Order: sequence, then C-alpha cells, then structure tokens
Amino acid sequence: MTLRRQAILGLVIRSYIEKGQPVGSKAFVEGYGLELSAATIRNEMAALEEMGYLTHPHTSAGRIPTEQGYRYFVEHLLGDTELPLPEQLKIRHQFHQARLELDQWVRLAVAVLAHTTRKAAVATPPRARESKFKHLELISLHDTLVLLVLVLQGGTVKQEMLTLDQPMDQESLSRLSNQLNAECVGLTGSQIGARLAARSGLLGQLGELVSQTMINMDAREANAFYREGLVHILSEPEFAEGEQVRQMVQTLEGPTLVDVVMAAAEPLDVGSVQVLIGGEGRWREFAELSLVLSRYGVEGRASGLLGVVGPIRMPYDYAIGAVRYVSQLMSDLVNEWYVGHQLENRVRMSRS
Amino acid sequence: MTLRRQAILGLVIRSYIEKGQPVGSKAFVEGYGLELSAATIRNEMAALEEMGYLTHPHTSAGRIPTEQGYRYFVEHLLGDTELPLPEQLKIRHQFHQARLELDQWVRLAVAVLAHTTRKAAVATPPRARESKFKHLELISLHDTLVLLVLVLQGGTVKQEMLTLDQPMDQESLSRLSNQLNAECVGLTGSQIGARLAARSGLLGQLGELVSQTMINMDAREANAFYREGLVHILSEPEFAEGEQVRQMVQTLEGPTLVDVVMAAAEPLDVGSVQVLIGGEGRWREFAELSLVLSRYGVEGRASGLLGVVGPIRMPYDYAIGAVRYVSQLMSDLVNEWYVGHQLENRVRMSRS
DNA sequence: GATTAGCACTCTCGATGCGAGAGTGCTAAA
DNA sequence: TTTAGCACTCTCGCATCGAGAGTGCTAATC
Repeated sequence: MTLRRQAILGLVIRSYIEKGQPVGSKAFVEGYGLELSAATIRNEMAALEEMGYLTHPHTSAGRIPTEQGYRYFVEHLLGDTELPLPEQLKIRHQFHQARLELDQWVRLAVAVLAHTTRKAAVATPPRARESKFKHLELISLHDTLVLLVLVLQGGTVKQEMLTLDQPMDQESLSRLSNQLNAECVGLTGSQIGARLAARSGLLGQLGELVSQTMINMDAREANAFYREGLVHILSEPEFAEGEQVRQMVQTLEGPTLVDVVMAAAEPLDVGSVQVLIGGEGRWREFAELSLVLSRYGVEGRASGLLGVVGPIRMPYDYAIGAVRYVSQLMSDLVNEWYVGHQLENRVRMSRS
Repeated sequence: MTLRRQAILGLVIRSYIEKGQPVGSKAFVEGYGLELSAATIRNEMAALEEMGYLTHPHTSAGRIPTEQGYRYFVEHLLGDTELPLPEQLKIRHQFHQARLELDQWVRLAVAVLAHTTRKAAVATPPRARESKFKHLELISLHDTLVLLVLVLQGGTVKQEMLTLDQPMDQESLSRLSNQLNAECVGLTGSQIGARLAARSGLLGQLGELVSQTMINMDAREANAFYREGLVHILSEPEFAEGEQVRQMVQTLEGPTLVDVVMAAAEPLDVGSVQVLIGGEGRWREFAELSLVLSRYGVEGRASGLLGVVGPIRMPYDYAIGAVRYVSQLMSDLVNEWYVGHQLENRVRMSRS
C-alpha cells in the first residue's frame, strides 16, 4: 500500500461520501486538479480494487468503496474529527437553555444529534447495570400511613406510600427497616425477592414490594430507547426506492436496532467512540447502515449510550466529532447530577 | 339516494377497502353474484359519481371512493362495529398479563392497537388539563434534611428531598406547610409561581420550587406522545413509491401528527370515537390518511387519547371496534387507579 | 321507464428496442 | 512508470406498441 494509493483511496471515499455517486477516473482527476492522468488513476484504482478496498457496481461505472474500504478509511485516513467550533457552540447553547430532568436531557441529546448530523440518532438514559439496594427508611406519617423511602446505590431515590392494616409506631418501623437494611444491602431486586419472599408477615411483604419496585424500575429503564431523525436516512438517495424505504423503517423502528446497538456497545468504555460499519456481517438488515456509538456517564456507576445511525456512506469524521462532543456533554451532566443529587435536592434554602 | 344505490356504494367501498384496487362494473357484478347487469351498475356508478361519492382515477379505470364517499360510508353504512370476540379476548389477555405503571399501560395500549389493526397507533397518557395543587407536607427527617410531599388534585404524588441551610424542627415546618396549603389549594403551577415568587424567605423559595415542579410535570406529560406501527402504513400499496414513503414518515414522525390528533380530539368526550377522514381539508399532509380517535379516562378528572392512523382506505369498522375496545379497557384502568391510588399504595399489609 | 347487450373509444401498464453517455481495460508509445 | 488512444460494455432515459380493462353511449328488450 503506497502512500499515493492511500491518498487516492482517501479522496475517492471522501468524494463518494459527499456526492453519493460512483467516482470515475476522468471526473476525479479534473475535480481535484491532480497532476496525474486519468489512465494512471485507473491503474491505481484497479490495484485498490484488487486489494479489496473498492468495487464497481457494473463494468462501466465508477468506483465505490467496499466495507473494507470504509473500515480502512475510518482507521487510517481520518484526520481531525473534532466537531467544528460553530456547531459546538450551537449545541452547548441548546444544552444551557433549560434546567431539565435527566430523562429530558437524553431526549435533548438525541434531538440535537439527529439535527446536527442530519442522520438518525439513538440514545438510552444512563443506568447502572442493575440497580442495587442501598438502604430504606420507613417514616410514620399517620397511624396507618407510612412513607417508604428507597435509596439505591448510585443515589436514585424512590418513594411509596403504604397503608398498614393496623397502626404501628415509628420505633417498630425503625426496627423493621434496620433489619431490612442489614439483610439487603448490595442486593438486586430479584435477589431481594428470592431472599425475603418466604418470610412471614410484614417483613416478607415489604421485601416483596421493594423487590417488585426495583425490578420494575430496571425494566422501565431498560425499555427506554430514544430514536429520532429516521427521515434523514430515508432521504438519502441510496434508499430512494419504495421497498427499500419500507425495510429501512422496519429495521430502524423495530427491535433490530436495539439489538445492534447493545451488541456494539458491549466493549465500549465511557467516553470512547465505536464505529460499526455495515453490520460487520452479523446483521443482514444492517448491511447498508453504519453506526457511530459512544458511551457516556460515570465509569462503574451508571452509563448510557448515544450515537448516530446513517447509511454506510456517512461523513464519519463529522459524525464521530458530533457523537464524541455530545457524549462528553452528557457525561458532564451525569457527573454533575451525581454530585448534586446524592439523596438531596440541590436547592439552597435559607431560613427567613 | 335510493336504497339500491346505498347498497352499491357500500359494496364498492368495502371492495375497494379490501382489495385496494379500483372496482369496475364487470368484476363487481361477478364478484358479488348480483342479479343486475354490468351496464346497470355502470349507470348507478355514474350517478354516484355525479353525487360526489365516487371518482375514477382515469377514463378507463374502475371507481374509487371520494372523501365524501368514505364519510357517507362511515356515517350511514357502517353496521356492527363491535370488535370480534377472539380479538377482544386476545387483547384482554395481554392486559391481564402484568401489573404495570400507568405509563406502561399506555405503551401497551399503543402496541396492542398497532398490532391488531395493523396500522399505526398513537396514544397520550391520561392527564388533567393542568394539574392543580391539593396539599403538601413537610417532614423533618434529619436536622436539615426535609422531605417534601406534594399532592395534586387527582391523586398524583410527588416527593422531593430538600436540605435547609439551618436546622428547623417539625413544628415550624408544619406551620409553614399549613400556610402554603391555605394559600395554594386549587391553583396551578404557574399561578402558585405568580403568587408566591415575590414572598421573602423560605416561603417564597418553597413556592418557587413547588411551582417549578408542577410546571415541569405538566410539560413532561404534555410531551409524552407514543406512536407505533409506522411500518404498517408504509406497507400499503398506495404509498409504494419512494418519495411518498419519505413524506409519510415525515408526517407521522414529526409534529404534524400531534397537531392533527390534538385538534381532532378537541370536541371528544370520554368513551366516544371520532373519525377524521383525509385531513378534512385542514391538513394537506394528512390528505391521504385517516384517523380513528377516542378519549379514555375519567370525565372531568383526567383523560388521554388513543387512536389508529391509517390510509384513507382503512377498514373503518374494525378500526373503530378496536379503538373503542382498548379505550374502554384503558378507562377501566384509569378508574381503578383513581380509586386505588388516592394518596396511598394499594398494598394490603398485615402486621406479623 | 328501467334494464340490458353491443360496440367504439380511452387510458394504463409492461415489454421491447434504441441511442447517448460515461467509464473501463488494454495496448502501444513516450 | 506514465500517458494517449481506442474498442468495448453497461446503464439510463425515452419512445413505441399491443394487450387488457373499463367506460359511455345507443339501440333494443322486458
């Protein structure tokens, strides 16, 4: 692989990504003002084809990159992937607009990504792998009315109101909660269920309730998967035909996308960016799509995913820049949230 | 409008809805084994066309219904719209599968609707027009750690943890909450903000917090709009072409759909079903779509919307049946929730 | 007066053919 | 090693054409 070939490969791929049309030797030479003749380019292209980086759709068409070509491009030929400053400012501005809840930040992130890249974007809210019990408090409000405050590792708090059949004083409640705290700390929802379900009386029932609540929260979070900007992909010329559009919608609306994203995210650390090109042979429906994915959050505590889905012919540098930037912003937010919301609301109040 | 014409119109529309192809006189007579000749049918069809209920796409094609035709069909020619029993059972079964939270019920409803009708489905969670303050409690947990329990009219409960700069005992807190309760009962979030923002000290800050929380909840609920089954619409032959598919996705994914649904829902009481055919001239993007919509919930308290979106050529009887049935189920659920969750969790606990 | 048979006419749709254009591969010369 | 030239290939858009389906009208029939 000579240097010249690298350069040519890079230019061919860039040109194809931009124009969307097979690039032929003649137009190529003219377009970039090269000092080589079309024939030379033809030879080099033939060599690159031999190596597996380019193909033709048919005899008399220009060259287009293969999956392998794109991969080489992303790994070796990508220059600066920093998101251009004006875009950075625009995005930052949108994120500073409003105080939102965590979930809404995630939605904002998807919207922003979809909009700036003009591709489809996906994201999941940050979550711990499986939430673990930290402690609970039982607070007597009335004679039979009790407030259950459940605190999970990582700082999430969930409250439930309970009514007992018979009144119970704060002291007995505290004893009960101490017992539960001692037994359950560090366990997951289902572990708590397994451990306490058989117990008799209030303890067993409380265990059941806590377990169900935790499992429910996990399930609900696991379901949350935001997508936006589907239309952008459908507008690409390669998916112009009706049947293809339908299939694309099917892939992007349905569960395949979730599978692919989750699988691709497996080896991904917080902050790094992963590029999946053309389904990598594992997902047929994804053969013409690429995915630029990043994990954000706080390593070891809670993390979420966000990324961009587009046709293989995607401006990878820009997409990578955008994803990395938004991922960084979201990580900052999660960090801030962790610092600020550990059990307490960050409202500063002074007595009058 | 003679009886015979009504019958013919009905059959033509049913046939077109089923087959998706213009119906011609000859095939029509044979298909239904009528005792009339093709020529007679031709005359009647010409008359129906004169009246505005049918058209042809071109000279030598069969007839297809106009918007007006569909409307007449829905208003006068629809027979039994009860959802067939097997489907009822299947749906009921799915709803009895799991105990879920209200939001998840809504998602289930969309999924079920989309699946049984094989069209796109939409729904919003039930909500009061704007949530109104009922009362709050301030509970001292530690010296500076306070739990704020905010109860809204309709029974929704929201808790927040606060830290004060200086400790404050339960008695002062109770005085404070009594004052707030007296001032704010029945007000909306923004009204509370307007009223208490100017107050000095803790009262003003608390008011601000409560106001923000309520406004936030309303906004978040107002944003929730679930859709599913987009692909079903795209699979219809009338949207086979690429550009049309793209536009359809645009319409269904974007904000237009929300606008249309909200406008169509305006005059809709809980339990009744509204059919909007072809955008009724008000929404151009909706010209080839129809909407079958219902409001569910508890009249005057909280209600949500759910419905089915499909091509104009939609099996209205089936869609209406499905929407009405699911709407009824959801109303029951909301009712149950209201009875069960007024401030307290419906867990029955007995002391050991 | 309503219904029907017959017939000429219209329009779509798919198949076929053709020419322009773009691009390649190969060979021979620089 | 690079370049110019040339024959060859393949796509794409356009026009043509015939089959098929359906209509509208007229005149005959019940």
